[in-house]
Formats: sequence, C-alpha cells, structure tokens
Amino acid sequence: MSAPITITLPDGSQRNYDPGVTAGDVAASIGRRLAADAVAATIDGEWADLSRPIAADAQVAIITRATPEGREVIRHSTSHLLAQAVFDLFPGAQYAIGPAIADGFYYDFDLPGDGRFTDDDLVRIEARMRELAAQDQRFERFELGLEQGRALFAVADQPYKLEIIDRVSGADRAGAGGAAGAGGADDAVDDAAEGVGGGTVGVYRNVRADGSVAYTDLCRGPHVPSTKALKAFKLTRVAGAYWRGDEKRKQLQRIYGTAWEDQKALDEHLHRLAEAERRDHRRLGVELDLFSFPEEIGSGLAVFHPKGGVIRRVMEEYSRTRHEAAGYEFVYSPHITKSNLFETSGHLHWYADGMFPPMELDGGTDYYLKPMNCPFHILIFRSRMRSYRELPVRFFEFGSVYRYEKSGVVHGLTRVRGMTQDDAHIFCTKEQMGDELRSLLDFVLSLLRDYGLTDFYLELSTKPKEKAVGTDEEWAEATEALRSAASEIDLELVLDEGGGAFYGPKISVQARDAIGRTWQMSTIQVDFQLPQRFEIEYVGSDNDRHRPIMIHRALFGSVERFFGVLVEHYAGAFPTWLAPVQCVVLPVADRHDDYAALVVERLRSQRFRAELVDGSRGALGHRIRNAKLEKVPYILVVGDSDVEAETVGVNLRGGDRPERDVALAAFVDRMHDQVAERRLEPA
RNA sequence: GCCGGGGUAGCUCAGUCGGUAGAGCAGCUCACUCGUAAUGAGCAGGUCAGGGGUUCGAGUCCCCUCUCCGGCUCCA
Repeated sequence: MSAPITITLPDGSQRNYDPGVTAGDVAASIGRRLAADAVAATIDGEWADLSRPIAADAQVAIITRATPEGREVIRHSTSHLLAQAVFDLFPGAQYAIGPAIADGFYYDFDLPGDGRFTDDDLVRIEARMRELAAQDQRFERFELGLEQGRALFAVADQPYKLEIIDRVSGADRAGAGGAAGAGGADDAVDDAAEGVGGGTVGVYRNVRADGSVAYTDLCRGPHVPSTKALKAFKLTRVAGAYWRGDEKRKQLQRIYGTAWEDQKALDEHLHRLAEAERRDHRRLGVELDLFSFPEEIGSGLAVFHPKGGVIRRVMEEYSRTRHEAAGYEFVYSPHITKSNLFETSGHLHWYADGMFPPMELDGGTDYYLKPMNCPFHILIFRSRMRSYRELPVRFFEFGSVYRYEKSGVVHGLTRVRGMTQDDAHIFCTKEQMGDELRSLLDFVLSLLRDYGLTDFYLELSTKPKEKAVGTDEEWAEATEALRSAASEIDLELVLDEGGGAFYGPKISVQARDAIGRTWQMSTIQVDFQLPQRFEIEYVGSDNDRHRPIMIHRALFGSVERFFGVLVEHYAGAFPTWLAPVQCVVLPVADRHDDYAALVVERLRSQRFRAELVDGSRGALGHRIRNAKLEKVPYILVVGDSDVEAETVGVNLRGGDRPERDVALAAFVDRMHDQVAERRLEPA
C-alpha cells in the first residue's frame, strides 16, 4: 500500500487519506450533511466529479447544492436528463448543446423530419424527466481519444456532436479559429464546455441500477453523482435557436428549463418571475394609463397618454436643466433628410436594412427618416468656421429617430421603431478628450442617480471584427481614452470584445434595477471617423486647420426605453417629483367639496399636481382604494374638522397609518421638500 | 426575419361536439353623503384582429395578412 496523501480543505485544515480517495469520500468523512449536500468538487481548483479518484496531495473543495457553483452543476445535469427524456419520447432526435445558463439550462435538438416541440410536449417531457430522475441513474465520466469519440457519435448518428469534435480537432491542428470560420474564440469556449480539448473528448453516461446505459453525451462535466439529486426543476419554454447562434445555419429546437437545489428555491425563483411580471412596464402602462401602442399606428410606435406625458415631460425638463448647467447648447434637427447625409456618414452602407425605406421625391431624390442625429449636429458644427477657443462644443437634442427593427424584436418601450434620444455630440480636441470623458462619466452617473438608479457597472466595447471603419491605431487610441476615463471611476469595468459601433468604441453604463435586473443605459462613444467623413475642422492657436474628435453620448439611451425601465424599477410607484398625480384630495361628504377644491387650488398654485375626487366617484373607502391602486404618493382626506382648522388628513403611499389634523401650510412645505430632494417615497 | 404560442366588451377571462356570445372589473344613470383599500340597483358596451375558404350553418375547421407574447438572430 502506498503512503497516505494529504488533502487540504478550503479552511486550511488537512486530512490524510489513502491514494485513490474520491472527493465524495472526503465529503463523507467530514460529515453526513456535507456528503448529502455535495454535488461536485474542485480538486486543485479544477472542477471534478465527486467520484474522481485523487492520486496525490491536493487542495479539495466540496461544491454543495445551494451555491452558485452547485446550482450550475445541478442545471447542467438536468439538461442531460432533459435530453434523455427527449430521446425516449422522440426517437431519432439529434442533440446539439445543453449548457447551464443564468437561473436554468437549455438543450438544443434537431428533431426527425424537422419536427417541432409544442407546449404540450413540454409537459410530457417533464413528466418523463421525473420518472428518469427517480431511477437513480449514476453519472459516469470517461475520456476517449478523438477518433474513438468520433466513432461513438458517428455510430449514434449525432452530427452536431461530431461537428463539435471535428472542428476542435481541426482547430488543434490548424490553430485556433483556423477551420472554424466566423466562429473564433467564442466557439472555442463553447467547445471546451462540451468536453473537447487537449486531444481527448470527455464523455458522460447515465447508468441505471442494473448497469445498463441510459444516456451518453459529450461533456466536460462535472455532474451530480446520481439523477436522484435532481428534484426541483421545471421546463419553461420552447424556442427556435440557430445552430452555433448563426442566422444562416439551421434553426434547432431549444427547450429551456430551470433547476434548483430544492423545491423551496424553485418556488422562490418562480415567485421572482411573477414579481417581474407584475412590474412589467407594458402591463403597468395599461393599468396606470401611461402609454399605448395602437395597432392603427404600427408596430413599435408608442403614444403617451396624459399621465405618461407628465412623467415624460418632467424627466425631460430635469434633463434639460442639468444639461444646460453642464455647458450643453440645445439644437434641433428635422426628422427626414436626403440620402446623401447618411451615405457620407456610412449609416446607409452598414444599416440600410435597419432604416425605413426611402421616399422618392423631387424627381429621383431619396429622402430617409433619420435613424441617428449625429450627421445633423455635424452640419451645425460645420455651418461656420470654428475656433479652438470654442471647443469643446456640446450640442444637445431630444432627437426623434426611426429604425426599422425586425418584426420579432419589437418589445414594449424598450425596443421600438420610433424613439427619442437624449442625444448629444461633443466636438473637442484630442487633448481635451480625456478631461471631457472623465467629466462626462461623472455627469452621466450623477444624472442617473437623480432618477433613482444607484447600482451601476461599466462596459467597454471594442472594435467589431467586421463592421468597422478606421485604422487599428485610431481604435486603440480611442479605446484607451475610454478605458482610462473609466478606470478613474470606482465601478466595475467589464470588457465587451467587438461590441463597439462601426465608427468607434464605447463605454456603456449598465444599471441594476430594484429587483436586480441589469439594463444598458447610457452610452459614450469616441469617434475619429465621422469628423473625417464630413471633413469638419477648427482653426487652432497655430492658425492651422485641425480635425476635432467627436464624442457621441446618450444618457437615457432613448427616452421611451428609460421611461420603461423606470416604470419597472419603481413598479409604477414613481417618486413624488415624477408622479403624474402627486396628490388626490378626497372630501368625506358633499359639504366638504368647497374646502377640498380650495386645498387642490392651493396645491396647484404651488405647481403641484393635485386632483379632486369627490363623492360622485363612490364612497370614501372606494376612492382611497382607487388612489392606492394608482400609486398616488399622497392621499388627502378632508372632513368637518379639517374645514374648521384648515388641516388635512394625510395618507401616504406605503404608509401604515394615516395622519390626522396636519396643517395645510405644513403639508405644502413637506411637498416642496419631497420634490426638491427627489425623495423616493412620500413622507 | 426565423421557431413556438396567442388575439372574444376599455381591462382580465369563460365559451362543450360547428348551431348565431357570457362573467367580473371599468364606464354611464339613479339612489346613497360616508373619516382612510371595493355602497346598492339599473343601463350600455362585440362585424369574436382583418380577409378568403370549407359548410345548410364558423368565435370554433382550413389558408393568407396584421398584431401581441416567449425565445433565436440583430440592436448605429
């Protein structure tokens, strides 16, 4: 017998075992609870099954169910269970990839005869998965050489698995991305996840209690020891998905599901989904009478109703005030233009598909609805000679743009065909760029915070692989300027490789909302290209002509989208300064109507948005209920004692008990504070 | 654009085997005049998304279009 090996645990403690001990054994030796909760392990930092023998001294950490890593293992394992159930119910099905994703997993299939899954199929498949899970199938890993792996999946008639193996083995010979075509680095990551790499392929199979093999898959793992560990899952939806995410390749049938460590966690997840649905801006937009999308107008084209109009107007007014203070000048430009403008800018070349088709006028001249404001602002800059003394020049406009979004992507206010950007273009010298970007980032974050968003991170998007103009040097310089400015902000910065616009890199500000979802908000782009294309210049202190650089930036992104995000962030309960109705005044009985009207008048004279709702709208309790459902921040009830003492009863949104006998003058002061401080909840 | 699922009163939804359309809420009228989350009664409201087809007869079956929802791809 060889000498014992030493296993070091995450807490630094060490234990000795015989060589060949498994992580599962280690967990069992530590405790029953840990062994029961264990789903996988890391051995010297590498993910592994609990059953993998450990030959030498190692650092071992047990991965338990209720951790992010544990859930990932459970989800990935559940995707295998899904595929097995699909093979049972749809003989001849071919499988592609089936990874764990945020909150769940999916698996892509190609069904015989181009078959499709229906919602009813999901029910059958899920039922079958439960039967299979109960069979206590062991997950077993083994490795094969590339040829053996190829043979295994060739016999099984699984072309997608073969393609994964072949492409990677080809790439191993030819170098990364060699034979892979457009895919490149991202695909290589996927392939590694599928268990291919280093001259071997990882294969998992599910083995029943009697030793027969129920299922085999190409996979990196690790997996739970047994299907019995999979007990809280649910199939959620079926969707089409292109093989390798490529629109030009075959569309496969994807099944999405979610899986958790136990039923309670699953229930909580489903509850979070229900909560998100409750906050959905499309639903609240109808309930609160904010906006609508009349079919008569066309897909993706919104109208704002009076209440939504108030919110939008206040949003815009505050934005204008802040921009004015930050040195922006306001400009205006038309909605349509002759085609040459967007030929010069390059938009027509890259994005003609995304633009509304042209109107032919004046005997052959094409006019387009504008998809962007930048060329107009450039023309304003170019309208006369500019001196270096003027720079930076900052032109701001709430500019309405129109984009012909593909029919399947239009989504509420967040993806529309007609929208208004809070768009500005800054023209400055290269030397000014760094300072300008730094102050811009501060400005952006400060403004977003004023609208109630507080949790941010930054994303740096670099030069696209194909859709890009300009030299690598220009891109590198612009990207570095953005990176440098971002690094001075105390926020996480993540890299979005190849995600820039065709004319330049960008930083986007991502915001997390009240329930933790992230939204892309502001974008800041550095652009060396359009100044060249439009040949804009300024005269420098040396009396020579120089080319300015441009910074494109939108803080809301689009007003519509930002509006939608705020609706969801606040679940429709807007802070007082934004609320369409800030205050309703409810007379207890008819004899209090005159006083109630006086209260309303007093509030309105202070520019507050107050409404009178008298007894013809129902009993007091009914009127209160309606005001609560409309999420009005302040409900004022006035009765005999209030008429007498010039007071009001104050019922706060979110408050537990109404206040009585509040002096009207004191209440007006409170409202002023609320609005001035942009407080989130009334007080 | 592609895959799957929907579209019935302003909203949420029922509608059986193909036999000619229903509820709750909202709205309107009347009564009720009320102190903090739904007073009662009555009335009105629909070319069943639009068009075509099958049928003696279509909300229901078939085809096309529009549109919405969930994904995929895309997002200057």
